[in-house]
Amino acid sequence: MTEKTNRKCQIIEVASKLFFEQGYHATGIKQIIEAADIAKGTFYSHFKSKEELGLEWLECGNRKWKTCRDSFLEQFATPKEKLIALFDYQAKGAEECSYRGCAMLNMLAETPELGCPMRKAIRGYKKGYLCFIRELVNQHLPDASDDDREQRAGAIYLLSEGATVAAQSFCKTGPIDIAKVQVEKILAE
Amino acid sequence: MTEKTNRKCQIIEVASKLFFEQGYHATGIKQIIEAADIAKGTFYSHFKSKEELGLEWLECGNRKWKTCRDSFLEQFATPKEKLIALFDYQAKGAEECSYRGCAMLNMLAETPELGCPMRKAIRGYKKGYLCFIRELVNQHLPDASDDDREQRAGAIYLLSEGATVAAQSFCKTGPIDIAKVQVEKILAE
Amino acid sequence: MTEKTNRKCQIIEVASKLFFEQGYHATGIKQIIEAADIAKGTFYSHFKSKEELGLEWLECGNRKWKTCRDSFLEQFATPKEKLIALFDYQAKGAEECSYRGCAMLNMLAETPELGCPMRKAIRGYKKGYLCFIRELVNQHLPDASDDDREQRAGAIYLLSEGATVAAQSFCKTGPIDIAKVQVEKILAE
Amino acid sequence: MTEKTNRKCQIIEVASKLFFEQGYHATGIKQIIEAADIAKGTFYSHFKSKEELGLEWLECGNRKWKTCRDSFLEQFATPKEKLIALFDYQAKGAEECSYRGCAMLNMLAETPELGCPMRKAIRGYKKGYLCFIRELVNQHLPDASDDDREQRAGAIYLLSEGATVAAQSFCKTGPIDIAKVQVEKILAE
DNA sequence: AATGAATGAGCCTTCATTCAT
DNA sequence: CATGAATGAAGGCTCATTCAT
Repeated sequence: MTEKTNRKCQIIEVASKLFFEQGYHATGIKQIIEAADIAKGTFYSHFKSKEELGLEWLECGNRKWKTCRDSFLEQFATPKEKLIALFDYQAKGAEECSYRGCAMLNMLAETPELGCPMRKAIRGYKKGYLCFIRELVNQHLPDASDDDREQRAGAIYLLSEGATVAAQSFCKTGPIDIAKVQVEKILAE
Repeated sequence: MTEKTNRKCQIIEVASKLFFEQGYHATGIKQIIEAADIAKGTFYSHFKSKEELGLEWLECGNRKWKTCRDSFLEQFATPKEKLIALFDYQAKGAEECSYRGCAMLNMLAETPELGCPMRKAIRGYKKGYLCFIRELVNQHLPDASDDDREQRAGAIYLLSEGATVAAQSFCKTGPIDIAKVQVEKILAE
Repeated sequence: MTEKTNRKCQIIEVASKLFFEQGYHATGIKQIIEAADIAKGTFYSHFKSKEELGLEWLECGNRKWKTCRDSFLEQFATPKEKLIALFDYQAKGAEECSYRGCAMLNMLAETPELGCPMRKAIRGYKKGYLCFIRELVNQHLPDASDDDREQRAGAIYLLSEGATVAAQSFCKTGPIDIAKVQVEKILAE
Repeated sequence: MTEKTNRKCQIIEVASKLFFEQGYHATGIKQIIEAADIAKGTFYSHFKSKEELGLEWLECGNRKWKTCRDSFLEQFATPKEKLIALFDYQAKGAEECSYRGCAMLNMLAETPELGCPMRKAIRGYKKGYLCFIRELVNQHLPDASDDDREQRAGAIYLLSEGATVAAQSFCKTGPIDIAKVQVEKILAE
């Protein structure tokens, strides 16, 4: 929380907004520094390159998203309720960001090189999300077989991802409602 | 089928490969005309702009994808079998394109403006895909209620989209297998 | 001599002046295009990169220099006279260019990477100059041993190069006069 | 010999290596301070500007070069032997620095402005080198005429400079051997 | 002394598009 | 229809230097 950290965070915040709203490639350094009201050299004293900023954006965004999500889910008591409420949280987010989708999936689309740092990072974050769902499923069905739980967790994860991009495609939360209903079925069986 | 059409198609074909492999923004007109071995002016006599080429790419790509898909599904007799085989087809495609995902979802990520032609087009193609699934579900469950069928079709659609982006995220077909198993359950109930 | 050639040549001419007067690194593309009164894109439609222009500059400069030199030496009858007059030509050039030295040696100083295209090119041009001197020496002393002729040609070449950089160092033609006198001795023996 | 002096010398040493290896313009302040492991401000508390560092580099380099040279020549008894051995010293240096040439001549190439401090300094150092040669020639030929001695000294100086840039051009010591042989002739007559 | 964040002009290069031929 | 030269704004990034701490 030193001053240096603050300035860097401010740049990340400004860039996050622009990257998310316009896309990574479509957002230029010039636009970022103008929005952050700093000089070009200042930017490059904080970040080695645009890619580094991109990576920090994703990491920072993931951290914040998890914090908000967990905070939202605190009001729900059981794992089952939490898993279902996850889709309410998703619907809320989709609306709030004008159906811009998921920052990571969007970045994935702009990043074709298979082994690059960006894709590695995204894979890590997505794996983390899957684990989060798996853990809740495990808590909800402690006596089910591993395979069964893995299948259910995977399906819920896929419904969540599918709902994200479908909401983005159609600019409405309808798909997320469908996903929520399906998740209720998956957890009821 | 005139010469003009052939030439235009050739450009679209070349551009399709590049757009899909590298992304829309990351692919320049220069690269396209060099790969197609034509002059700049020739390109602009066939396409008003890069965006127009992008739109034709999506349309052409969607048409081809549907043709291939339907051809692949012909070998399966029942709607249920077709719906399940759809995920085998998806897995094959994911591997073949090195997990580059869906051209339309990728384009969506690069296209933030809500009402632009690109997004309208993508919405149309995605709606078409959902309809295709809905129709098969209707055939499979002619006696189910509208709501029930709509829910099942929607869930299958979401699993398909989710499997696409998950396979892209993790560079493996595992998520598609999960989706396939889940679809079998949805159609068995 | 098409229009295209003319335009490219014009750029090379403008750049030659600037590169020679200011140095290669110290001359920016912006300055070149402003002096040539063309747009940036135009420049890059003629040259792949600044380095390519640099290479063409050296090649073009070498060609022109040889032409002028040979034209100047035509008035002299014997190989010996030509070799001596070479230093008058050099003195004239040194004065005319305000003792800026040799474009190639200057470029060499700005190009440390041993195997790069620039150094290869420069080595070729310098080898050509040495050969030119050697041939005249051979004509002058047809009966001398190979070793002897090689030594004399080499020494004359070194005196020429030394005179160039010394004139550049001291901003006067004195060193070239010294070299000329020494060459006369070398050829008289 | 205070701490300050040491720190300054350390910067000069680090910069010397980089300037010589990469060229003056091609070496940035950032690279120098990183290699010297100091802060930007520290650099500018020791040097008014990059140019000042450049000037100190040349001066320091000249001083060191003379010391090494004189130390090397101590083992030789007569002025004639010293003058000839000078070219062995030169060959050794050319090899050791990967044929990067003479720091001063390289700097000259990057410094077109005729009256600037850098050129004045270089002129001084080169004049010093010529004087050093002249003195040895005078000792070797105390009875020759002034003109004769001046011509011989000048020729040896030119052969030395020519050998330097030729070795740099061709990345071999051959030219220095040629120069040495020629110097032997000049001193034998 | 020493620090390193900040500056903003400048670097080389690519962009999508136009238009005279 | 086809050509490819021309445009100039924008791309990501580095430069030498200053200055408050």
